[in-house]
Amino acid sequence: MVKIASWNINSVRLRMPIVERFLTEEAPDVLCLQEIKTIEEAFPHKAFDALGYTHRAVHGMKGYHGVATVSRIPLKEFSRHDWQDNGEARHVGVELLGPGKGMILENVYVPAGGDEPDRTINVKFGQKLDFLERMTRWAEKVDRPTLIVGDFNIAPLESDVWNHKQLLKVVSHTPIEVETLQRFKDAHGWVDIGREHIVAPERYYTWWSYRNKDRHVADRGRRLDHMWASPELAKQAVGHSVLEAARDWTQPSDHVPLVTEFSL
DNA sequence: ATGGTGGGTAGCCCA
Repeated sequence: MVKIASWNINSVRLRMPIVERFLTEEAPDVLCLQEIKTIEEAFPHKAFDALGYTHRAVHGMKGYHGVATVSRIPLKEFSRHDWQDNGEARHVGVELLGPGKGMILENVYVPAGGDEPDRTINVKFGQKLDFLERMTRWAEKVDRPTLIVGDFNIAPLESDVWNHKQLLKVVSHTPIEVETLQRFKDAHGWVDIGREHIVAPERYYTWWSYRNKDRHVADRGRRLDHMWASPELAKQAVGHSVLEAARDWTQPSDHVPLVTEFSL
C-alpha cells in the first residue's frame, strides 16, 4: 500500500507546525506540496528528515509559487515542466519505487489566473489557459502509469462549488476554464480519483477563502485541488479522503490535504 | 457593487 497526499500549503516555512501534525496523524508515504514560497536552499529539510521524509524533490523560487514532493519511499526526480513558459516554479515530476514498480507522480500548481475571466484585459487569465493547453499537449504523450496531483485552480463540477450560478463568471469555475480542463482530461483519459470516491453531486470542497470568516455557517468552498490518475493506475486506488478539519487548525492554509491510498 | 484576508518581502505582487 502506498499513501499519497497533496496539499497547497501557502508557505511551507510558516506552516511547518501543521505539516508536522498532518504527517504524524495521517502518515502518508508521499506528500506533494504546492505554494511552498521558498527556494530549495531555504526549504525546511531538517524538519522533514526528522519525520522520516528523507527523499525530496524541491522546485522552488523566491517568495512565490513553488512545489515540493517529499517521501518516505525512494523517488527520483526526472522533470520540471514550465507549462507557463515564463520561468515560474509550478511543477516537479518524480518516479516512485523505480521503473516498472511504482508510478510517475506529477505535482503541479496551475496559475490562479487573476480576477477577470477575459484574456484580452487580463494577461494572467490567458496564461492560465495557455498553461493548461501546454499540459494537454504533454498529456497526449504520457505513456506510463501516472498520477497528477495538485492545485489545479479550477472547480469543474457544479457540486465542486458552493453556488454554481453565482460562480459562473468567477475565475476557477468559468465555462472556458472547465472546457479547457476537460480537454486536458480527455487527452490521456485521466480518472478523477476524488470524484470516484466522493461521487457528484455530493458536496466536495478543498479550499475556503481567507476572506470568508464563517466557513461553518456559509460554507463557501470550492474544489480546486485534484488527484487524477491514468486509467490503469486508477483501478489500484483503494481509498480517498479530504481532511477538511485541517482548515480549522492553528494558522491554517486556505487549502486542505487530499489523500489517496494505492494498492500497488 | 465592493471589499474582504493572508503570505512574502520591502514597496508592492500574488493568491
